[in-house]
Amino acid sequence: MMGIMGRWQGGASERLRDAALGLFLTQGYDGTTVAEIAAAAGLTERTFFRHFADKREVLFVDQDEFERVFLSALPDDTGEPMAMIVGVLDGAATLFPEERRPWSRARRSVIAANVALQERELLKMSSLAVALTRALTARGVDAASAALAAEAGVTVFRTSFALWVAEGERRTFKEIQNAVLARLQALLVQ
Amino acid sequence: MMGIMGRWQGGASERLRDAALGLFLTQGYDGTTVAEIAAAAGLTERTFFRHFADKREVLFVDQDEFERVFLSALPDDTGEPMAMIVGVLDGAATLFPEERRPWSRARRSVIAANVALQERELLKMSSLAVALTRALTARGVDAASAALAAEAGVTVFRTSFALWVAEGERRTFKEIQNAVLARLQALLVQ
DNA sequence: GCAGGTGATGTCAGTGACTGACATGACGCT
DNA sequence: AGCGTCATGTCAGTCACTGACATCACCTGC
Repeated sequence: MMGIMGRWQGGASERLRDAALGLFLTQGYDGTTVAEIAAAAGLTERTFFRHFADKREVLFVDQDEFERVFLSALPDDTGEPMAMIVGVLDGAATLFPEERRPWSRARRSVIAANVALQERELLKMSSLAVALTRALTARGVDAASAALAAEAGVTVFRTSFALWVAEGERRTFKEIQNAVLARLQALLVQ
Repeated sequence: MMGIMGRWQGGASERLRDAALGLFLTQGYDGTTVAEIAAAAGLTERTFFRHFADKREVLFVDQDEFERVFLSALPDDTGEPMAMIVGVLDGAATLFPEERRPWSRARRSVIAANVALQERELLKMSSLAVALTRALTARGVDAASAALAAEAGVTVFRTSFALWVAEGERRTFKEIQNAVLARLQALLVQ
């Protein structure tokens, strides 16, 4: 078999990720030590840190996947910056089907309860904006417009996501995102 | 004398803040321990943590002051959300006179060299957006519009600040900010 | 002045995140 | 069977951060 697996069972990263989320949900983030997570996954603390740069990162591995999908949704043809961002947002909407909503809500509850985790989430959003900015400038958009368009796009995405995971919300991610974008445009025109 | 002073010399917070910035500039953030900072200020590590919640916070005490000024610049009369945000931005511009630019650049260089510090800066910006959102909703703006207007305002501010501290930049903060706001509006209208 | 209160600081012991160095054991290849 | 590779285990160490308690300057009431 492939050498990517763990010493005995394989899938060490996934086991650590699942164990961490479970413990965070029951004991809270601060009430859980890395040693506990590792033990729950049948591994040692040192191995945890070989898979994740730090304790927080175990909740954000998917986020890096998002960034790739976001960028791949960026159309190759150069057009108006904001039109390209809208294309990216449409692509991003496919990342959040209805089935994912419960899991996103659980994750959200853990992050909402801890400032350090919110900090990390902001960093991921920021790095997404930076990547988008780079991609836009690579397509000929001037630096200032690229940065603003990227920031606006991330703002729309983040706001939409917050609404999507809110209790009682029933609209699809795409519907929410379209409404949020329209509202932002209306606000700025006035 | 007032009991706010340190055991012997007084001004413990300021001494710690200055010692920290100096050491960070010469040795880098990671290369400086809290014990070193405290010793340079003639204090102990424990006292450092009585003045600052954590090592990073020593670079962000002013940021909390910003938040107060931002909010105080918010006009009392209710109007269009974005018009109120523009009022806040005009008030914020007074916080960055020309004399402050060199100091801001030094600080910026420390933060730019360390991801953990960028994370904290993002958190401060986010908490500013949250505070603005609350202030807008308290003035009758609906939640979604308030959040978007606040986010847009913070984006304009942050982008403007980045340009203002860039090497070679000569325009005033206010000039830059007006240009950035106009460009964001133009981008979204298209 | 003198005793007591207050607030900032010092001291000390401890926890937990994170790291470097080295050992070990499973697996694939030859 | 022998060998190299790679994930993991082990161990020692640093450093951020915290709780508990002692100390010392200063202020207040008497």
